[in-house]
Amino acid sequence: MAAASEGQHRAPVMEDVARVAGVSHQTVSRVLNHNPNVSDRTREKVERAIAELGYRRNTAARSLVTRRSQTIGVLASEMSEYGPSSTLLAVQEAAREAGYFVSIAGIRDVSARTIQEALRRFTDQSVDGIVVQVPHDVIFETLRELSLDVPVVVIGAAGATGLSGVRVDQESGARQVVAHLIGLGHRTIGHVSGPRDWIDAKARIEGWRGALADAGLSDGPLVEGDWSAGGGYRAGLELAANTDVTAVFAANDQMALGLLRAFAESGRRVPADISVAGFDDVPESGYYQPPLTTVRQGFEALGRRCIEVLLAELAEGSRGATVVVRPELVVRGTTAGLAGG
Amino acid sequence: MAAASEGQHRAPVMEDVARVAGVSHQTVSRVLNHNPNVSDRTREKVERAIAELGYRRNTAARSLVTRRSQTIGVLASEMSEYGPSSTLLAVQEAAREAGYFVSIAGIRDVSARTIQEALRRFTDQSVDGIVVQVPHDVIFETLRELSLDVPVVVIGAAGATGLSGVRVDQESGARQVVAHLIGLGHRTIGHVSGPRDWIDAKARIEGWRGALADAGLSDGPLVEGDWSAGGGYRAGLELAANTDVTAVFAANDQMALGLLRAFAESGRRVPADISVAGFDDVPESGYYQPPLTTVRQGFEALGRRCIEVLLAELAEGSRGATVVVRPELVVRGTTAGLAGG
DNA sequence: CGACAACTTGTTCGCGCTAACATAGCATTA
DNA sequence: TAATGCTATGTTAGCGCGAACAAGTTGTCG
Repeated sequence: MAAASEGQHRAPVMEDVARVAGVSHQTVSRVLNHNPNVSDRTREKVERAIAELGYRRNTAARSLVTRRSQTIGVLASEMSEYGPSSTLLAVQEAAREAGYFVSIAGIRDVSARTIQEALRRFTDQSVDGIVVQVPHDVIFETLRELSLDVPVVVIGAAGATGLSGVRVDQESGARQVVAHLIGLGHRTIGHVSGPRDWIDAKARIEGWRGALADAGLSDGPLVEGDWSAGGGYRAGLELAANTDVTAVFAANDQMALGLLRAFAESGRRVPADISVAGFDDVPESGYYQPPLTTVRQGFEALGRRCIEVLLAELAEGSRGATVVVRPELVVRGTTAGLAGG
Repeated sequence: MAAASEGQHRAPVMEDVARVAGVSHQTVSRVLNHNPNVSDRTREKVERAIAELGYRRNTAARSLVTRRSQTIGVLASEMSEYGPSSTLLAVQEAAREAGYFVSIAGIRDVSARTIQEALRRFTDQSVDGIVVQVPHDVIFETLRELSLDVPVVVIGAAGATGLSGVRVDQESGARQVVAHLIGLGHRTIGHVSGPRDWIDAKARIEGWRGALADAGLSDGPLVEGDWSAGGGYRAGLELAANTDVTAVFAANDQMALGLLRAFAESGRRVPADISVAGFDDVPESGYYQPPLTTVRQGFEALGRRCIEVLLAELAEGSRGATVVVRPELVVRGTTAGLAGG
């Protein structure tokens, strides 16, 4: 009854449980590990003793002997951005539900050195598996030359590393937006991309190009942004000067917000004069002025699938699985046919 | 040279290093633990052997005997919001720099049960210290009745728990905004608050009330929002109907965004007819239309101070420290004196 | 009834490391 | 010179657990 071990300072160990239950410590271990060869009577006695003492198994001792830490390492850059942090939330939650601890390493500047450092800490910690969410070019070779001896799942860079991965089909998302714009009658569709060393930035450029090519249209102007609203604003001022451009696809919502402001200041009405579309569907985008047409990525689904893949590798030793989540176009108020026809 | 242990499958252990260096494994341990009683010659030999074998100390064995895990547990709700995730980034970075692993538990729904579950996992993991970032009322009693036996630092709820804490002075931030609005000549200043069970929401309400009282003004209308742009929008429609209100302080930037849209739709010009201020200074807020006047919280500083406090407790056993970070008013385009005087 | 299998439980060992103690070597002092 | 202290190193034990093996118990079948 009540929390035992009140006065004493040593947490109960397996041997203490064994004594109370009148069995050997190994039997306690068997109960804890759900070994089938324990009689119901014994199991109950042990469980009662565990409850009575408030016993909790020592993780360090357990991992020393099993050589597994019940820990998954998560390496992330941009962990305070909306998309990545949403995915992280799901990853971490799914891992915890599966009984794993989650060790996190968020890196601010992405380089081979910082990535390696973080991964080495994970091996020091002898994590059972690793999730990598670093949507930069540099991740490819860095991971390839590292050859970790635990399962690794890469978010956002599936396939190319030879490792397992999950990703949102960015190109498909971009194609959907651009096709939508083309369907509205736009013929010169600009793009404000993310920095070229980002994997997602490149995929969205490809999608934009692909959709235009499919429709027999030539590329509109491409301005490289920096994912920020400020970058979008500057790109917008530049694009506003070019009156041929009647639609702009921004590679994320923040840049789209910047575009909206730039166009407002330049006297180009959205969507009457020019259409704008974003990417990500951040929660605020429905309240931009006008509400933003954008692409919803399944961040939540992505994170959960990521852990599913990792758990499968942990359990079965399967490797190289690739999961692709399809994003969804969300049409709101920033896209329309041209006012004057 | 190069990475040794190529063909063999067992990672080198201390004994292997000892053999190569021609010393006992204990001497290797002493070198690793910077014990001063090791001669320079021996130290060098050992370090060479460590480098040659690529030896890395086994964390599990180490924590089994030291009873410390070199791990800090971080419990967070809202880990995908801008502010909390920025703080988390800093917390995690500072902890890692201090040589700690960071175990994260992000909870989606905040309740005594989920908090306790997460904290129990931390004790299972025998973390050396805990950081709690759960800005809800429920955290107070939950922590009080739990009495963990490791240092705990609470973010955003300093003082009240008897535990150490760091926080941004929310009330001061709110007072600064409201004083700014009063200075511009506003006399009826409304507030769109966060949900009442959030600590920050209450503090900002207090600040708003306090600044009004100091100026001899009575409270303007108070509408409870939900932190979201949609909530701000709905509150804005309600407030727009009341033409006495010439300024509104929103408890965060997302709600301010919603206000902006609601006022635009209601034909109330910002800032000519009505001023709007937010709180947080999210990166996009400078590109809202108009750019948002808001309060910048030192999320980064907060996170780093949090770990400083925790490390101090770990080192010296000091307890109950409270650090308060002062926020800063950022005046942009949504606040002004009234057009008509 | 005896031999054998299947189930249940106990005993021993070692995972890799640090703490505590033991020991050897050397310098210092009365 | 012997006693004393200090430094550098080695030896041993044990942290708490699970794997491997040993042993006891029950049931089954010829």
